[in-house]
Amino acid sequence: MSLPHAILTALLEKPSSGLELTRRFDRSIGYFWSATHQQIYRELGKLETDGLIRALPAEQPSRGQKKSYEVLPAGRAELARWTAASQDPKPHRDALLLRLRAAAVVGTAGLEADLRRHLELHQRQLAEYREIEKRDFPPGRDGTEDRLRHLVLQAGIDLETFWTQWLGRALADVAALPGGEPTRPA
Amino acid sequence: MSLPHAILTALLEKPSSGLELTRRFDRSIGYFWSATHQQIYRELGKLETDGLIRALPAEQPSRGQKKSYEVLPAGRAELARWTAASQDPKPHRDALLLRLRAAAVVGTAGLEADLRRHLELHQRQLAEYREIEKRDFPPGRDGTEDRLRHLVLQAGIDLETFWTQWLGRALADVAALPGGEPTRPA
DNA sequence: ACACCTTGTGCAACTAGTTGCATAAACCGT
DNA sequence: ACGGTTTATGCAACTAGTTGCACAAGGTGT
Repeated sequence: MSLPHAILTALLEKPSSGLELTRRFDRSIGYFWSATHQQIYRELGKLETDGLIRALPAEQPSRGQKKSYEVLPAGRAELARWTAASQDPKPHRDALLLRLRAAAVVGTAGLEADLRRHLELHQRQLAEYREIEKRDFPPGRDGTEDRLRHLVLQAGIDLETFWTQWLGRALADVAALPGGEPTRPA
Repeated sequence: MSLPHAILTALLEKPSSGLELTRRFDRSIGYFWSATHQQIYRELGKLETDGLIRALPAEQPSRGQKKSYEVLPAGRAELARWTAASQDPKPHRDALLLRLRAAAVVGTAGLEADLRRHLELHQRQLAEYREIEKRDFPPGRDGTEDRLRHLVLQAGIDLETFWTQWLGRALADVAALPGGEPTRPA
């Protein structure tokens, strides 16, 4: 139940239309809580009927027109409640680690190329995060909002750093293995 | 679509009943692909009708009786195919990072305790991984199966190490902040 | 003026995962 | 022999997320 709260956060940062939200999810919030535009529109509808947000008055609220939303006091209260509430971490699921474990029984054939591809993806993501850091968090400023947001970005940077290092190691190991044959043939 | 493959991997490592699988998911595969017993039973049924696994013959296949499964050649082939196939990484979702970002707009009140709790959880998990490493991967042996499985465990260790460090830093930062008040009051 | 592309909003159907409960046998104390 | 706990299997309903498509308005080229 976090998507509504992701949207509330984004809207508090800046009132937006569905499409603007979608764009912002793609390059910011979506890094740790992704959502498609369909999800976002659906959720905006729910949040509006629940009285947590409202559409900003627009001239022609017809189809094909931008419709911006802002957070109402009830929405802010709900977000504060949710932020403070204790929550258990959800179990992670990582298909790549699973595949490596599978490869231990059925062989590593064909795996290497995809490991390399993942390595590149993570390298690219890491570079992007570093760009954002340089742009949005120059050495000087450290307001309390900035400090928290920087902390979040730092998590992203550290995670991508981990992945690139781990994938590098995994690739070296896989390359050093006998080959694609199962280690325990049927 | 990874649960069936997680199960196939587990069954190839060792044929098991539904409950045994559930237990093994809880302390091994589940670290990176968790599943409840309901999911597992449902999936075992599907895999059986699809001809990828079969129930090992048992005396009394009635309710309340253990029913073990083993992987058929078709199942092994499917797992090998899946392992080798290129897959895009699924977007992660991390509620804790989202909450931190929310806290930047609605304040950090109440957050600290839960950060501390998460830190402890990750420390405990890290300790458990280190135990497993000591037990299952002593310095000597390094068969190719072992090497791959060790790599997976290493990812777990490194990830938990990251989280404990990051949470430590986050706690320090949050504690140093003015208080629980919103940084940008309504 | 018409065809085409982009922007913006949205519904419907599907898939994967979660939660809550039901059932039955076996084992265990009294 | 009875009642409670553990082991073992499973169904049904729900929630969250994904995929595929539809539709309208506005701009752009011809």
